[in-house]
Amino acid sequence: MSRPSPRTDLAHEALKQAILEQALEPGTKLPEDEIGAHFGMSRTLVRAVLAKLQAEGLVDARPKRTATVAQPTLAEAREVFEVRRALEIEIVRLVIKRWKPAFGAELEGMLREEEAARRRGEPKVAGRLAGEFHIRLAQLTGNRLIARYMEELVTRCSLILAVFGQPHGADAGHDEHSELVAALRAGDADAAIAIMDHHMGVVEKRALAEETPAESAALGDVLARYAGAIGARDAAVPLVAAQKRGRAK
Amino acid sequence: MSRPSPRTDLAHEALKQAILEQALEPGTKLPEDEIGAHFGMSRTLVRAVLAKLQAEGLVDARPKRTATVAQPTLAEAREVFEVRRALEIEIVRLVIKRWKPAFGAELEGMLREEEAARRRGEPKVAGRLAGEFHIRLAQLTGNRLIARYMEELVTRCSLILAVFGQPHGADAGHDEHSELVAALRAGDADAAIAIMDHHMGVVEKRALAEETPAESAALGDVLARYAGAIGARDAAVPLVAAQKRGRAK
DNA sequence: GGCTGAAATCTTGTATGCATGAATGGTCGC
DNA sequence: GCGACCATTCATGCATACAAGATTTCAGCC
Repeated sequence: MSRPSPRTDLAHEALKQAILEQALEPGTKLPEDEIGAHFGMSRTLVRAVLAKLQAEGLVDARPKRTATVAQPTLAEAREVFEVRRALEIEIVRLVIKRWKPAFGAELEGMLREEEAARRRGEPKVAGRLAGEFHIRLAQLTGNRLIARYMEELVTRCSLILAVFGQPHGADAGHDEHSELVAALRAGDADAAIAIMDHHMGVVEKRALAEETPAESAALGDVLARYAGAIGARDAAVPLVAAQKRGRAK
Repeated sequence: MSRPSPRTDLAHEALKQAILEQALEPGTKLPEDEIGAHFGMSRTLVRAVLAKLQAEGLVDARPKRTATVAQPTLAEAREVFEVRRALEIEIVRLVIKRWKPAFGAELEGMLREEEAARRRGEPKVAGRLAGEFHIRLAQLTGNRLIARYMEELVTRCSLILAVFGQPHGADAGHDEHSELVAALRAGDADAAIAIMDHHMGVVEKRALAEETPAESAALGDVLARYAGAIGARDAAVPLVAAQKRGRAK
């Protein structure tokens, strides 16, 4: 197939980041032509990229319809968390089983970075690093397949958090990461599993237990910001306007 | 994307079956042209099919190289089983949690079919049905994602069994399926988990604890069957000859 | 006789074109 | 003034063409 063509990978990463940071809102249309023009590649390659993103759950694509940024449903979100929790627990077991002291150092290094980003007031960066912590943990099992699955799950969770979660929801229970590493170091499987299980519960609750739907919140924001400037709206926020149309459909 | 074009799906299913039944040996080249000609479709669609098969782990594809039927390594095989075991156990938990009496009837129906096939002396069919039992079980969790993962895992296990396993390895521990359903019906999570865990151990052992590498066994078969007809070999078994070349690389 | 190297051949990587099916905007009727 | 219908526009499904990179073959040489 078309593994690591630089252009293709670039487009894939760019779209992924844009989706996760909600620079592209859920429901935004992703026409092949336009993307191709932007990245300087033909629709053939764009299609491959979109297919991959669809497989990762970041893009919704139905036949004969323009692909859109995925809008995870609450049900899907729960499913993702359910699988993730199970796999995370297994990962903890496996990492302890194959533990090496160097792991502890590396993980703690990651935690320090994350903490630094948080203190710097960059919650998005901190959230991304938190995700990478979990992915790295999965890689430490030495099981490539489980790592691949976890990568997909963490990515989807990020989108879910962005869609459903409260602002700064990614901060949830980041202390537990430290506790987890301590338990791993100590080789205390039961404790580590309990921490991970609880951690997943916290993250899921923050992600899904929302009172205000993200949608209406965003709408409210927009209206508040543009109230009184009705005439200028189209010019001021063309992207958002386009997105609303795409989403409504 | 290109979801359910009938031709595409047909080709995908056909290749999948051919690979799992080892009508196409691991290492066999899969040139886009040839496949396209066979199924009456262009390389564009073949590419999509091959990409999907690659994602499922049934096809190896490196850039600029002809795709081949996957040759799982022992290490990969272990990884697959490791993930599968963890997920299967979680599936048992979830199915019990969401149990409905109708589930029992359906699962027992599947077991009867499987048993019938076995008695009819069709181990391949029985093996396929055994796989479908596990997939169905995953679907009964109501979690689509976990079902998708399990589908991939069962498929890959089938290939692994075909490559590494002894003949009839798929028969392994099929009684345990009945015991499992009984435990599920009874709502006995601990028992069901224990049975599933043990079952996975049995299947894995049968699949991987092989004394004779499948490769040399196959070679032996061929030689035995064609001994003395050296000159005629290329004509008699062109496919196999081609495969050997492809595999050696 | 086996090995090195280059031509010939086979395949894939990618772009593009045409046909077909959706989405949109405008108009007509109520 | 509002809603349904139709033409236009747009975007995708798929095939094909061409360029570039592998692979194989064959010849010449050590």
